[in-house]
Amino acid sequence: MSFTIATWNINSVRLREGLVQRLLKEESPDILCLQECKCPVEKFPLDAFRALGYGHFVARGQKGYNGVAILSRLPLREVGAFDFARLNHARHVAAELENGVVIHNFYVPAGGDVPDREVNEKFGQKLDYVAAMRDWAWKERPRRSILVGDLNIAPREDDVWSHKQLLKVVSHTPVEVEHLGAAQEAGGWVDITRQDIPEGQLYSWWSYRSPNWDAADKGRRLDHVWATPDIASAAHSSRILREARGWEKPSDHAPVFATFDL
DNA sequence: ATGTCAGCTGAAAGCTGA
Repeated sequence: MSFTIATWNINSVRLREGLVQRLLKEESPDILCLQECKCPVEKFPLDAFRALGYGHFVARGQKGYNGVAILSRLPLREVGAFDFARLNHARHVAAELENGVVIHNFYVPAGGDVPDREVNEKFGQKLDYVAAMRDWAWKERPRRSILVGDLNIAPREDDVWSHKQLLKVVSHTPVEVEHLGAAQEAGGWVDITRQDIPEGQLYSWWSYRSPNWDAADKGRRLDHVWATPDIASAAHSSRILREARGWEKPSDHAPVFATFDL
């Protein structure tokens, strides 16, 4: 079988229900993983998505902040949710497809403004969260698994508009990149987007504060699709739907896609 | 430091988080 998975930080699923519908209609991924839904699960606007054929749903939500969900046209079975770093935040949910592939949907903490855990507790929580991802992967040794989400770290020099200018900006600091690399290595995770698009600048997020985001193009690749080595070679056709950043009342993130033939 | 969004509170405009 073949299926396409997409990941998108939606920045309020209730406010952007229409944009999600548009993505489902125009791109029809089999599975859509959302982050920053910003609502409790019982307030998630499911009806329109069901009507478009997305009848399967797992989620974790909370009022106002965070929140992750997996919408799917393929049957799913929830296989749990982590509370890494014991933040009591809705930042992860996992589901298994009928073929045994497990999908992990993550929303890693943004980490605040100052990249120093001594003065900024949020930065410490971010590092602790990613360290917990590493420890889990090391212990669990995941197989036939896909990990997607807003990891809030742009690891490579060509994942940001200016490596030099972002070295001290949260999302691209060496200590964050190191932590993410350790988590990736611990699970043997293959960066599918970069497997498919190895060269060149690649971004999935452009700040709302940049007035002319498209022309200025000061982006970062914060959203990722990873897979375990046993299924990584089945992946292809990765892409970032940059045009969605230009839709009416957009999210500041663009959806990232990959297709797996399994 | 700036810039722009979204949600919450408590009933408007200010705060927090991104």
